[in-house]
Amino acid sequence: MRVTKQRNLILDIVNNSKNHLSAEEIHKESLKSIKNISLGTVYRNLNNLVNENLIKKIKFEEFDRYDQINIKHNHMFCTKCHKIIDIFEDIEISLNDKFGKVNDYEINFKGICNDCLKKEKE
Amino acid sequence: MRVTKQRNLILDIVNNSKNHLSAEEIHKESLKSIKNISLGTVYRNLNNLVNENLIKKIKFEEFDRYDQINIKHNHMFCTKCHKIIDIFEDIEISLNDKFGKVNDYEINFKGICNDCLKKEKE
DNA sequence: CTCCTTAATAGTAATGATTACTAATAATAG
DNA sequence: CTATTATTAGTAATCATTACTATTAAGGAG
Repeated sequence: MRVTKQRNLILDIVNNSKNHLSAEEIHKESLKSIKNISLGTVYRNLNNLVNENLIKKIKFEEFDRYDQINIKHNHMFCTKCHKIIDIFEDIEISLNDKFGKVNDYEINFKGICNDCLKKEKE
Repeated sequence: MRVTKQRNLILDIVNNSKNHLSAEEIHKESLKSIKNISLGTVYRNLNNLVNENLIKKIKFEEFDRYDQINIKHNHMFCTKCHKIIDIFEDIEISLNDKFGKVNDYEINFKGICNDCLKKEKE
């Protein structure tokens, strides 16, 4: 495995974003630094980074999004505006290893976000 | 909204399956009853049924799978054999409505299932 | 530092799950 | 039974993602 500037850039973009970027968005952002970086390179590196557990893939909508793993957190998906909201609150879950060796879990909430609730009232 | 035999059949197949079928698999199964039911019809009805909260869409892999909602349960995805396992154990989660109106949540576990663990030992 | 091996890249073509489109069909209200 | 129109079958189109290939560059050996 080689450390390339493309790989570093992509990891940097994911780690420094407050949003949950799609591959397309990450590509657009990375073009600002490397003028001819290709979309395929972005996808390949994102997959590699996910496999190395350096970032996470989020599957809510039609296309995948990517998220940093600095701080363990969960997500809420607003079914109205399709925004993904970070939930940093600690939620304990206890589960024995009855089903095999559980390595990870994620809790995906769905509902209407505060912004949309506000708009509904207006 | 009209009740068609295609719609009923598709809902039936999802509700009576122990597996988590893909649209393609549901189409294949439905062809046994309606010899010329089209894949588009299957997709359209699955989407309708999800919107009406009669079934659920599961997003783990490259393609979506569908699941019944009779009994509230969660899933574990085996990262080795890509099997989806039902977890019927009740898991309590308390969360205030700080983030908006939470309508639903799902807990997605990832790990190695018992079958794969067994194979590893051999 | 220079050369060499080969993994990674850019650019583009292909894939495949899902959606869109359209003429024909069938559900249901009157 | 008839008319209206939502739904369907069949097929074409879309689009996120992956595959392919000649070229480039990371980084180890000398």
